[in-house]
Amino acid sequence: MLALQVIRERRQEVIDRLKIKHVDAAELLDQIIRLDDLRRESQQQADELNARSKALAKEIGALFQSGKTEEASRLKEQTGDLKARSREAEAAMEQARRELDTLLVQLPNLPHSSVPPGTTAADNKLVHEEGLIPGLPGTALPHWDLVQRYRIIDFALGTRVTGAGFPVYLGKGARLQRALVNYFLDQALEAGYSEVQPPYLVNAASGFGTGQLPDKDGQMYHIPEDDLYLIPTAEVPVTNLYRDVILNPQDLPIRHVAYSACFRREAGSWGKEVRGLNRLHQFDKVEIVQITRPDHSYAVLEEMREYVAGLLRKLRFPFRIMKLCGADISFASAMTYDMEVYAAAQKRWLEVSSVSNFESFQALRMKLRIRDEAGKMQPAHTLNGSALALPRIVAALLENNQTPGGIRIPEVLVPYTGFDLIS
RNA sequence: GGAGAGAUGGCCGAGUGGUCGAAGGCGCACGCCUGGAAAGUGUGUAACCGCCAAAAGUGGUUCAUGGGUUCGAAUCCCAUUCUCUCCGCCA
Repeated sequence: MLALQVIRERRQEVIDRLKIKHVDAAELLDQIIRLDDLRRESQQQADELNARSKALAKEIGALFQSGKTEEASRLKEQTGDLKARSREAEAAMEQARRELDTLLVQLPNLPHSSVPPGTTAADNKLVHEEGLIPGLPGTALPHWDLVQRYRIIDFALGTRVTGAGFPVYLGKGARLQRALVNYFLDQALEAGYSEVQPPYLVNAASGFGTGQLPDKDGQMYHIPEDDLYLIPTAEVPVTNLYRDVILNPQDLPIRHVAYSACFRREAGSWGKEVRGLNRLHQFDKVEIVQITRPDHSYAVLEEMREYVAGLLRKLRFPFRIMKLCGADISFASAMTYDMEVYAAAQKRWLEVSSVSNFESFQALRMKLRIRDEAGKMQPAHTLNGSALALPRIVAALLENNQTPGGIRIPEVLVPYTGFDLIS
């Protein structure tokens, strides 16, 4: 959510910045400002009427207590009209506020001034690339064939039990999952993140706080009976740990890491590019979340990006970092880096992490504030990143490390898997 | 799932119709005291929304949430949510 003050005082700048995200906000902003004017006007009326009612009630009370009942009764007659008018003003104020809120939450976050313009993902800017792309023989197999050959992941079984997009991990495939999760958690712990195990179902207020609701509700699984949502990422429950919280400067930065299963409906995004592990309805992910002072968030974004790059380096992946352009950046984000690894058999770059700074966008939605040294309130900044999402890491790991004798496990993982070869 | 009790400020806790945004305590901040500290002592200590260029000031809202009764509600009534206790069920 954008601050009303920003909308009112820097209307043209907001319009210009949102154009980078291909959103024409001019009309919406005008409606918002008009509703805010209306809200203020109604509030002034209501405040004044309430002040009079309160004064009158006090007077009547005093009269009753001194026994002047008939005088009190006379004053009482005035209250009815006052009350009716105050109710009217309050109702008008409430309605304006509600309408204002529904419009406010439709506005995306402003992209950072360094976000490149662009119309498709092809306009994302390459900011870093490292590692050697392995040359595989012509007999190299994509991961969906490898997992069958070594019987480590079974998509058909998942289809029987649940449906498409819910694979079953078997034997060394299951152990590899567990090893990756533990490795990622341990790495984050070492880097100073504190571990959290969040709920996998969240209420609507949480979905709203991080920006999934109201507009992206079709992407989350919803349980109508209890009005709960399956989390699409641990970002949602972990960031919402701090909903309605006022932090002191010495609490910051807050750094959390959480493993969770993630659930995504992925409505309307199936095609041949999403075979095998490339896109799933349920997958595992380790997520890092930070809450910072506003003036630190971009330094922290770089730090998080470097942390994720370090993981990819240790796992010996060829990878690249893309700075997302206006067309590809998400609704809530001000700046996002995507981390992609090269899957040598598919000959494709696969996104395995997305690291974002939301600035105050989520904090304003969830009333996450900092009371600074001078006692002033300001919204915190929130950031998060995948560190890492498993399925595409597994896909690239299997493809890149295949040999005639089996799939070699990266050295750093061997203490976690307990084996160094899948054969 | 059944029965009962409860929800008050950062925390504990008083408050059953009026002058209560709320006693008292703890915590915290600042001052005094001290060589320094502790103890003692004094003062202060919520958020949100208006008005005002802003500060000061000032009006309003908020005692779980939403409604209701009343001139007036933390206090009475109803609904919802959550917590606790007992019973049932259960990994």
